[in-house]
Amino acid sequence: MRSADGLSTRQEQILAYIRKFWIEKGYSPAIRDIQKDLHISSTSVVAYNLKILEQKAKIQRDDKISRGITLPGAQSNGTSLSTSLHTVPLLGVITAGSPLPDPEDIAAADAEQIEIPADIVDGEHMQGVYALRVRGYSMIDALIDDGDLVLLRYQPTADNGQMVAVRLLDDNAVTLKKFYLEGDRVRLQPANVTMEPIYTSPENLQIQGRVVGVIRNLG
Amino acid sequence: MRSADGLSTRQEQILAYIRKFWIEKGYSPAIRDIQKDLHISSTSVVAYNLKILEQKAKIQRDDKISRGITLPGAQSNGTSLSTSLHTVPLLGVITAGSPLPDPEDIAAADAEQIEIPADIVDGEHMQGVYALRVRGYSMIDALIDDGDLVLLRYQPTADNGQMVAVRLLDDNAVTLKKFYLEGDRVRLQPANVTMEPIYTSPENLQIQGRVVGVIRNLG
DNA sequence: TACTTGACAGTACAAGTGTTTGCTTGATAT
DNA sequence: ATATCAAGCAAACACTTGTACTGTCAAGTA
Repeated sequence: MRSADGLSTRQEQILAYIRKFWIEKGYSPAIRDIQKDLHISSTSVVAYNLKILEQKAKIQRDDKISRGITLPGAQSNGTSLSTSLHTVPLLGVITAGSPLPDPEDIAAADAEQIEIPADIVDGEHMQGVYALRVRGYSMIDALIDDGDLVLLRYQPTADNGQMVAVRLLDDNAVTLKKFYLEGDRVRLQPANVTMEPIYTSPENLQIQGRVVGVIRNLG
Repeated sequence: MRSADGLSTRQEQILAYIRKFWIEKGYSPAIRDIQKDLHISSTSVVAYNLKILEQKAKIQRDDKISRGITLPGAQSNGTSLSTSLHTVPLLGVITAGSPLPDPEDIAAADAEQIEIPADIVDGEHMQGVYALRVRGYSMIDALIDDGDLVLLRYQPTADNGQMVAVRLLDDNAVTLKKFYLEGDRVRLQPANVTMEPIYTSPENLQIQGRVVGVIRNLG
């Protein structure tokens, strides 16, 4: 069984797993992580398929480096004719509403590369830019609709009022909210007057990126 | 020496190094990476300071995991080739009162070309697609903000409720509105409760295209 | 049949990497 | 002076993890 990319089912699985793992944990899986969670009998099978994935430029690896798998991401397009085009990975779905304790959703979405206009993101800061598809209406007042594609850029901290994707460690859930540090707690504010904010401690959350763009298809 | 965060110079160095490493490589440094590059004599010193950094919530670590340091909210990146690309001309700004080039000028050489994600517009219907920069808040309730880029596909007619760019011949002005044919007159409805619709005759207006996408830069 | 080739299994090894233990040093307080 | 503690040092230790090697097996293919 081969996909459109010429990847075997197993390779697709591995690729999806790496992306999922990466979003959940913040670092890449080891070969044995892949092996165990995908119930593959041998590390060599994983290594074998990783090699193929690397040849097909689906992943990048640094030799001998533990957890050194990196996902293809932002890079300016080499086409000279086009002034500027960037590709970023579409890493999954983010619930804008109540955080869904269901990271499976992230893996479920077919990870793919999408292209974005150059002017939506400063070309010098393409590092760590990725996309998520929004589900829910909690950011409706921020003009982000259900089904919109949000572009995020990795950012270790957030300033008050910034719209960020945050992972709540307690719930192991990712959600899209506006960030406000209030004393020793954090308020995660939906942009929807009918919804209540979430309060949590700074230690309980991991900022996964800040929204730098929105793309909507009304086709 | 202590910084405002109560971190020692060495801790600041380590933190900066981790961030830099992460941006450059896409994964976190090992303790020995930090040790060598910062010329620290022992891994235990690094471990000691990492422990403090973790206590102060500057970093997060997963026990026993190689390169398992995460900054609050880490995402990776990499590189890949892009496959498809669509370019559309950015024909100008759409605001009440400003003229807009005819759609025939879409291929005009002097128009600024922008590139759009392949998935925002069906590739088979790229003909006659162009972009306009929105000025003003008349479509705010349709989640289109001032400064957004709207993608339009040329079409000479419209169905009720579609969002279109129309030229009012009387005023020689182009505006972005929702289209409703009501008997023998046309209602052009802004998506903003504070604004009144425009009524005009079908003869007085020329439909310039229909909105098929929205792109917003929040960078 | 005999020879390839892709895909996978099992195992072992070596390198990568986090952790621990014991030992200084210097500053500060008792 | 004596105790205490933060900070650093050095080496060893043990776990983690990438890689290599040897086989198996089914599906082509000359």
